[in-house]
Amino acid sequence: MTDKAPDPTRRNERSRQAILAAAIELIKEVGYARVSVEAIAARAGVGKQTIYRWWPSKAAVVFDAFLALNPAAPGELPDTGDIVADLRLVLHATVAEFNDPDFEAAYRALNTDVQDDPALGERMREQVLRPTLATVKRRLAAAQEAGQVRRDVDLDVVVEVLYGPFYYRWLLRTGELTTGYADDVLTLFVRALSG
Amino acid sequence: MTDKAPDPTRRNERSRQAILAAAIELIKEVGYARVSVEAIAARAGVGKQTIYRWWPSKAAVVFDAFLALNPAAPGELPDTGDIVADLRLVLHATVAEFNDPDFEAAYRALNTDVQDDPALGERMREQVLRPTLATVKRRLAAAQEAGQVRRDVDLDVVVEVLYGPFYYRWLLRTGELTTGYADDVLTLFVRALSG
Amino acid sequence: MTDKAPDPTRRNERSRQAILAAAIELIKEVGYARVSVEAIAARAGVGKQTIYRWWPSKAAVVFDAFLALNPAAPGELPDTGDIVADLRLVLHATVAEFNDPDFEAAYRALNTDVQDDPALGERMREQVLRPTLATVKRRLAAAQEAGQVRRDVDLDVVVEVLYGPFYYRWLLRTGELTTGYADDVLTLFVRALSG
Amino acid sequence: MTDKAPDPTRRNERSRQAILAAAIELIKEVGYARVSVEAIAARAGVGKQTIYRWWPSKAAVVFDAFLALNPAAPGELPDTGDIVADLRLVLHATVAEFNDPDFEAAYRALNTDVQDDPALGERMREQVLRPTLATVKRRLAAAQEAGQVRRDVDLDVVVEVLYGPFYYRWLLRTGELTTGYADDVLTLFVRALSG
DNA sequence: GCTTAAACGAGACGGTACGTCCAGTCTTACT
DNA sequence: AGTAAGACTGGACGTACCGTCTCGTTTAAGC
Repeated sequence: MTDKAPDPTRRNERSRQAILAAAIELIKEVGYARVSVEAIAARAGVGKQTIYRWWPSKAAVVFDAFLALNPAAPGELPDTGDIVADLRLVLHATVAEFNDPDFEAAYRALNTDVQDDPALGERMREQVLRPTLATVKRRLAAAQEAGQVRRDVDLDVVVEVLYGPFYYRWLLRTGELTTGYADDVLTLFVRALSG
Repeated sequence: MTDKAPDPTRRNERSRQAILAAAIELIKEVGYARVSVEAIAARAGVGKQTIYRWWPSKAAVVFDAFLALNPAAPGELPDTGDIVADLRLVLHATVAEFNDPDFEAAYRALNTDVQDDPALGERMREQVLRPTLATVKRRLAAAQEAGQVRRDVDLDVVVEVLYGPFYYRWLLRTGELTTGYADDVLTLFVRALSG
Repeated sequence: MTDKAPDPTRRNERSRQAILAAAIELIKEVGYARVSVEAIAARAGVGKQTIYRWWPSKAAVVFDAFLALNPAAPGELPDTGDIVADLRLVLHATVAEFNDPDFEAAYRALNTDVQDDPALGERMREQVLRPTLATVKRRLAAAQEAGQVRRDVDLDVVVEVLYGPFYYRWLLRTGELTTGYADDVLTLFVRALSG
Repeated sequence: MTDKAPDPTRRNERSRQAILAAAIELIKEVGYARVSVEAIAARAGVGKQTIYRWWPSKAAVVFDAFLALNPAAPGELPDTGDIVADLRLVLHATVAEFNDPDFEAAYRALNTDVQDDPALGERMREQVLRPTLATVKRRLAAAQEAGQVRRDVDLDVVVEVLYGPFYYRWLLRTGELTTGYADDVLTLFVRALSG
């Protein structure tokens, strides 16, 4: 008694794109809480069943919509030899990303859903957070080798200490997420890791 | 055509308590996303209108339920003269709080709602985040006076840098929120502020 | 564990009327097969739940709509002493009724539903067919007493033999249901019962 | 722009049989109202398109399924010279037929559809009702010639008067369709036509 | 016997309606 | 006047089928 999974080779790519685009649009227009599967289907010109056939929930659609915006796996950070300059570069890029309307709409929605959907949370950590933090961690390890970063620190904690303030400000909206804020955080961060 | 505001002096305190308690219970039992106003009313033995009369939304009920669990405004941090020891005390208390099931249920629910309700977000920042961070900030200012903390830092950013990693780990569930984690974060934090 | 039956004293009579009227209208406009509960609710300006609260199915709504058109229980046939004249009167009335657009729409719908809903069939026989045939049967019994109708016949069969041809022609649409047809049937019928 | 009619010579007879058989089976199992084209296709091991290629609707499938059960056109009634005996024979055969589960399932379904499908109604009257009644009518005409049946009657009405009570009882389920009932009806019928 | 066009099984598609749940409002009877 | 109860309109849920539309894969006619 199998689960009657649909055949992915027969999937209509045009519909898939339309659904992901419609999801992002609607989140931006009316706010995630007021987006319904019905509205996404209508906007995408698609039957509801086509959504339910391929995604288990609205949250899963949003996750894929988010991934579609971030196609590039982060790969590797640049290594100019200057750890501060290199980190500043990523952080500024992160700030820009978080201020992009499409990214913001999708990622806020994702962060909401994650609160009530453990499976989605796991996917987000595996596919979004971990890869990003891992590249930063690798760059920091290289800096450690180069003697620019002290060795008595747990780099897993260190990367959370670096990104935590960004997510804090962005999720709790305690202020604007600016490059100035990034620089302030980075200054403190670097000092904590030096000598 | 007045707004027909209800008269708070005639409010039934027993009902109010039952509603807040029912809200917390249900969030713990079925998860916030599956809690309905109808279920809260039924569990509390209360008419739905009694909820809508006193709260504008389910989110507002949860906010009050959360406040009812945290009645004490934080007041002032102890000042033993040792800034590290004093901060360790608050952070350990914070960790304990975030691991309390009632607190956790209500606060996670609140953090979810905040994503789609700007007014609630403002209330949360004003009544929950700001008071807490303000006491830490005052203690840090005292430490600055005492020469234990460098003067070239923006204390508003500093407190976000301290709390950010906690919220990051708790909201994104990247790991357990332990006193060990608190100590690790604190060690880095203190070093960033020294000298 | 009771069935959570709604309280009929709190029922909104205006909604009930609107639903029954909308049902009849829609059947006439688009044909019974194309009438949906959703359309009835929309036409009546009513939530779907209000229909499902009070009726178990579309068929039950149609049954009530039909009853609302035929409020008068048939009571008693006239007895002028002339059984043929008296029967002609009822049959002509029946022909007129079956040719009334509202009656026809509702009664055809009812006769369709009855084919797949045994409970509804029972209600229809009890509340519609039986009362009508019973009055005719009583009039025939009186005629038997008066010696106008032979005694060696089963009057239950006799009334079916009288009405059968009408339903046959009407349900199977083998021809117009006219007073002429009624008179032809009656002539044969009377001869079968005489002497 | 031709109509792209399929080529009947290439039709798969095995599929056709499987579809008609599946239709009858499903009607018997779950009731006509709950039979879907999808279910027929699945049961018959056939693609949905194969049904839609050859039949315009579920009703048309059922009609063909019904015809497949009644392959023999009625031909001619026996003429033993005794009109009553000859009619009794046909009526008893009719009663037996209406009590056959396959026939009943298919014919009830057909009678339901006929209520909302004028074209199907026409086909049913032409191919089912008319041929049957025509043979009875011819036998009655012969009896008229032989002086066994009075001449001042419209034989078209007469045959409806004979069959009406059967359909009435069967469609409205006012009682069992038995040979006893047939005999009662026949007794009345014959008397109406004599002398 | 090989080619090729059709019918075929399978099933995804855009839709409509189902019957249920809940939101937020309104009404009634009780305290 | 506030309350418990619960009916109301409305809208979204997730499911079942509709009838249409591809997809390969038989299969049978005509070369």
